[in-house]
Amino acid sequence: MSVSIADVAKRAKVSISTVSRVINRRNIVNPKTRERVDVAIRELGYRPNAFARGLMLKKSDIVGLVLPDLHGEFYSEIIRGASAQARRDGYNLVIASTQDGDDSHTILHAVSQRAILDGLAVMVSELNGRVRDTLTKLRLPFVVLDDDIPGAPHDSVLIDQGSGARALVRHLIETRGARRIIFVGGLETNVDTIARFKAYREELERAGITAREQDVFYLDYRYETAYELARERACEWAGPGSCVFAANDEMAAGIIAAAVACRIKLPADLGVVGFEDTRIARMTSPPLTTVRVPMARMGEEALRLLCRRIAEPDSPAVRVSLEPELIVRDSCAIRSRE
Amino acid sequence: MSVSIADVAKRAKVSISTVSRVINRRNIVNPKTRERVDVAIRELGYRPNAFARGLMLKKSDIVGLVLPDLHGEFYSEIIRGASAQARRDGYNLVIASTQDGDDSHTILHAVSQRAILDGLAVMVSELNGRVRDTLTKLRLPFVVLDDDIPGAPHDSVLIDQGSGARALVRHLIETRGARRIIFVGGLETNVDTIARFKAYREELERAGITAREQDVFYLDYRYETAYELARERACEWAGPGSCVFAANDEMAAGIIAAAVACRIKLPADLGVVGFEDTRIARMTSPPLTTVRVPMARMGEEALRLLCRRIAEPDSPAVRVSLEPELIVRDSCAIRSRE
DNA sequence: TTGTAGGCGTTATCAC
DNA sequence: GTGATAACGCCTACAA
Repeated sequence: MSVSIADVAKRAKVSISTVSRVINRRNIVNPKTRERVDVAIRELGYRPNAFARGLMLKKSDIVGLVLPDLHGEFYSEIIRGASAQARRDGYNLVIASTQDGDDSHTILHAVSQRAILDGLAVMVSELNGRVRDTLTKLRLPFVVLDDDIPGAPHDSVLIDQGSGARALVRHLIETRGARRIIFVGGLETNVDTIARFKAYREELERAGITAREQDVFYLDYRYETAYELARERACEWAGPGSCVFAANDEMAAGIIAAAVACRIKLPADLGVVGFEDTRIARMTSPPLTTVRVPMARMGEEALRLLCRRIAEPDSPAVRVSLEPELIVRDSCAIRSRE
Repeated sequence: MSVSIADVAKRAKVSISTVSRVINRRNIVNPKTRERVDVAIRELGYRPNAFARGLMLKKSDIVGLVLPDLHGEFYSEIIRGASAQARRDGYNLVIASTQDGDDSHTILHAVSQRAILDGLAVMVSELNGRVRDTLTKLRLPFVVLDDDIPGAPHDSVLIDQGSGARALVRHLIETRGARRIIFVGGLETNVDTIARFKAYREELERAGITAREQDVFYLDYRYETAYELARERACEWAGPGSCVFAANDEMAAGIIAAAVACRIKLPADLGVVGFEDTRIARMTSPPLTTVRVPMARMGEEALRLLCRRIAEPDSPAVRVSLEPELIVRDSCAIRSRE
């Protein structure tokens, strides 16, 4: 039914091996016969069977990207970066994510059983020993995203959360002259929130500001909950030296909206900063000062690393750390008193 | 190096075919030998070679999803829906998108050459004859997203833009009592914009309202440009019977922000509605009345159709049309005068 | 119920 | 420069 290399060979009146040669190393075959073969290929609409090919070459040119979730701009951008880099390296990209309660193992198995992967880029919410175990058992080149295990024997790419958060808090204190900074994080167990909070606390100490416990809140990264919180507290927060450090842009947007609803003047009476620099950071009024997290870059670097490891399996493990960038807009303008 | 079926056979002291049987049709083999084989498989950590398997079965359990772009919530949600459904059907999902100037053909070829796909779900910006041509030449089961060609010989899933837009405009006119509706679209050539504009115009006529040419604008779906436009025009637009119909939420958000900046009272003096019901629709003040476009559903349905077609290649072509849903929030509240 | 043998479509290793 | 032929790892008649 499907046209095979033998059909081409017959039509071009050459042997199978010659056809194979013009496909893989066309320069070592006589131009005239090569031409004949090319014609035959075109006429028959021949396309090499990838299975047979893979069987010989032990290579599928497919790599996988496993994510803990597919909701929101964060993952979407990682996919975008990864997809672009995969294509540049000549690979196709399989996307998978844990969903509806199944855990990382399930998805790792599902993906690697069914698919024919040359490698795997993995980001999981909890990269515990067990996950890393199944990962190595797969005997597949792999790289880990956004999980910092110093000295780990595998490639990893991560974002220096601390550096970004520190720059942000320093900006608040030094440029804005903030003396009181309210921290609104995501879940208390979230790794990003933890990293950002740590930096927040350190910078506060460095500046000799005492961090008050009642100024720290843990929510869920969502606009609505942040809005509600701020609706209740904003009046108490407001003051010339006050700022809110929200652990992501969406919550920052909620806080801004609530503050406006409370007739608080932004940024004069309350500064607000976010984190991530997602699309909405440009859509708040005033536009949001935030930290740009290179999400697409992360996907890109992960794939670059992965493809390199596939090519050179024994090269030493690499750890790429991406620097976030402070983006100053208007939600936390210049210090209110000189 | 890698453990093959022969190794398992040797270890279990059975023939290769027996091992193959316990893998594929375990019930037809004696429980005792089956047990022996199972043990051997586990001890050796054997996993069938997917290439060899595919070579026989002519099946990879991988399907592809080709998108015109990977930016933004729209595509991200499609991927999410598609990914979930693929997994439910036992398939892995390869994602690819056109990028940096290359066209649909390039990506279609790249994907189908390298990968080993059982089928393809395709969404392209311009599904002209040429694309459909290469698509059929691939001799792959495929389904088309968001491109309405009545009577086309392939499966397709699309969103009934017109129905959503009509419901929205009718809401504006009947509930709000709008007498003047400003239309702010994306690019004039964009299919979605065209469909939404058509519905807009029809409903206006039906209500006996004359559509004024100077009330129709074509932008680019972005917040910033919509903001600028509204910054200039909002004062002129404002009025008790006035509404703005933005062709997506992001532009609607821009218009709201600009109107607020112009000290126009929303929704009293100007109603604003969007389209898509993305995340930002809940983040504007006031929250946006809009039309929910079932993006994830689209990805999901596309994959459902695709997998069905792979299973039954000769079933008649199906055309699934998804209904958007009017979401009433506050950006265009009840009619201002009774 | 189990084993033997042929074939799936390639690429690689030889000879010629 | 070209042509046989043996892998690659698996599935499936067919025979036992």
